[in-house]
Amino acid sequence: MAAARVRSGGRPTLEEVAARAGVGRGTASRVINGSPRVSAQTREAVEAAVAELGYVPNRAARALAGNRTDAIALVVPESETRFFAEPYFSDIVRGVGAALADTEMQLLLTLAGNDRERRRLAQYLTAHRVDGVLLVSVHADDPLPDLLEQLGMPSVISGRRHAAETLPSVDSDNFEGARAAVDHFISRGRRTIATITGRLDVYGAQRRLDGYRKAVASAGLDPDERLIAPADFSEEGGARAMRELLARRPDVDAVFAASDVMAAGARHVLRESGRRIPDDVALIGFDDSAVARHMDPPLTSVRQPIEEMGRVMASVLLQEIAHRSEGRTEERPRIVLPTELVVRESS
Amino acid sequence: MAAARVRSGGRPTLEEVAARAGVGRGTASRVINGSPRVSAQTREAVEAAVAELGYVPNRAARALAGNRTDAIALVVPESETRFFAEPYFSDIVRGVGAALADTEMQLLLTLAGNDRERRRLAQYLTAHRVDGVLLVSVHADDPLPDLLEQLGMPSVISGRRHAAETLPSVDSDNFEGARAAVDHFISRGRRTIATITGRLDVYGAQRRLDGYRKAVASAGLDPDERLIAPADFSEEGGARAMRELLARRPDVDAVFAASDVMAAGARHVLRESGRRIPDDVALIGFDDSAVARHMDPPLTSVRQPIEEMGRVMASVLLQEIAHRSEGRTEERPRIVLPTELVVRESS
DNA sequence: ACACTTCTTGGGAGCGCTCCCAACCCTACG
DNA sequence: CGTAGGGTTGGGAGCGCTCCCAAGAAGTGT
Repeated sequence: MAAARVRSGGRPTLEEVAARAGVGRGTASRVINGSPRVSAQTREAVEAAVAELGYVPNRAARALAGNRTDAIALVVPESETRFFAEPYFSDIVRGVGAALADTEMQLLLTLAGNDRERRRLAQYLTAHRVDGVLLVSVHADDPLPDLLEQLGMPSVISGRRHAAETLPSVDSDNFEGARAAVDHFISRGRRTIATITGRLDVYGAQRRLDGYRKAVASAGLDPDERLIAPADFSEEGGARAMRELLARRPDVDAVFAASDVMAAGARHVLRESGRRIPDDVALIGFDDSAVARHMDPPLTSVRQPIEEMGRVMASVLLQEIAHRSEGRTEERPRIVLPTELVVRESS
Repeated sequence: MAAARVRSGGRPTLEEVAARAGVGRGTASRVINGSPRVSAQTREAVEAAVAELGYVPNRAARALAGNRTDAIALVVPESETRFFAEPYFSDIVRGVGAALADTEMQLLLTLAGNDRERRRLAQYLTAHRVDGVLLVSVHADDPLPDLLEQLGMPSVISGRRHAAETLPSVDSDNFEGARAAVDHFISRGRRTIATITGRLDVYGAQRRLDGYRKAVASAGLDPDERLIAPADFSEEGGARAMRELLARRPDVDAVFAASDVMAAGARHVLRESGRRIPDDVALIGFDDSAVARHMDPPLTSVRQPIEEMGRVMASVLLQEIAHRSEGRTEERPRIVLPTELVVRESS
């Protein structure tokens, strides 16, 4: 074995596999890449040679000759700290990883929290070091998506930047999630239902508000604008919004917060004001994060299928890449995954 | 610009840069790789051409020609869940990232929690898809380190597998950390000092126990073996060990737990038994994790410089890789970073 | 002025693979 | 029996780069 290794000068090459199988290089390549234009007999011979030699294709050579990299990037415009802190990302990574598990595709995790990293990243992508890009947690004014589109780089975005998103996207059903939350309040007899919104320049936050409005209107409730308090997804913002709400409509009996973290802020203020949850005011959040489960009382929340979003994003991207190289184009799938209301004690 | 791009058929190549600068391909290559054997004048011309053309070297071609990949792997033998849950890993990643920041080196994060992933990983590494490997959180019986050594793959391990670690390693000073904890107890008048150990087949856990023993002996205290309770780094294990300790030596007045999580378990049991912390029993943990800061009372703990460990590991690995390709070898650095006692209310 | 160095430089060879064309085989059909 | 057409096959060309050798330029000592 050692001798053979020395003789062949290291790892076996395609050429060696071909020689061993008694075929030409081209044929061996065809077998390894699963081309159908090979006879069964030849295929077997090559496969045997591959097994005996323990052949593994040289990635660099493949990339160079085939003008691809077999790698995709998951671009996260956050610092390491946030990346590790938010369970959202770990779920996405898990989903993406699952979708890629039996693929040759390699996942590159690229965090770009500061400007320096973002510049490096842009260079990376323009240099075509990956075959495609998964974009998560994109801010509305991020130039990256447009850059990618311009470059013709296959990309998939989680969520959307706006209603007319041009990139293929995978989103959860924010509208229906919000509506379900409000309907749940209504079915339990709540009548003065307020909402605390996220930053409305984030499309998802807008949709949650739309869902709230729709549900309120459908139920024939009073669509009082004073029941809508804008915030910014932060705990402090949630608290502030809740205070406004209480000042404007002290008779509020239910609050739908567009994130669990904001719900936590709201809870704090409600407690301070002497109101009991859910007896006096019912509360629902969004995300179904760890925060929701550990809140006191446990928070009813709208769950997004984040891991599945990761899985779907990856498979959409793989398709995009395949289509692109086949010349096909212009499909731009937009996938919306269902959300689910997880009922706990707060409502 | 667009016309030029079309004419050159895509991204500029080295050849094009060379032509533009009026030099040969070899010379251009030398400039780009920072070889000193180039005249200042030529260097400038090439650098100008690079800037004008926006040249970025093709990684695949480099890898193929140079027989390297410019990538290293951080191998974590854990599932995504644990990887994201433990702040340890995020600190390591941050440190490694910092050390690699102004390098061309790319970091590949490879989680290998289950057997399937481990097999894929082994294949990956044998196929020389990376220039080097960083190993963290290695279990004592993991075959990977030996495999890597056999392959001659540059590697650095965090911690050690045993006293006679053969791989280059970066560890924190577990011995001194433990000793400092116990000395702190002693300086505050504690006399019946117990310890809850981690899994003793983990070298670091063994060293912490050694440090405890040494400190106890140096102080001339009674080295009662009943004051040593083995556990497994888990919260439940810490609780169990604490119960044993209390049963054997109800007069214990200080406990050094070899991890914060075990300290949390111990705290629980101490409370149940009606003992106050630190009044009746003082408590110290290890890791200085978030758990320590948020415990009630805040836990005194031995801090390991984890981010720095990551940084050092990366730079040691880069050196190993450089040495390897220069033919130099056999240095096997073993670096031990100092730990630090962070005193809070529990002691 | 001549023989040597030392410094620079150009470009051939080759890394391992995919793409693709031409050659080959066999079968089917007129 | 000749030929067209389909299925297979071999291997040349070339991807963009690094390595390295040989050759030219410039400088040194005698």
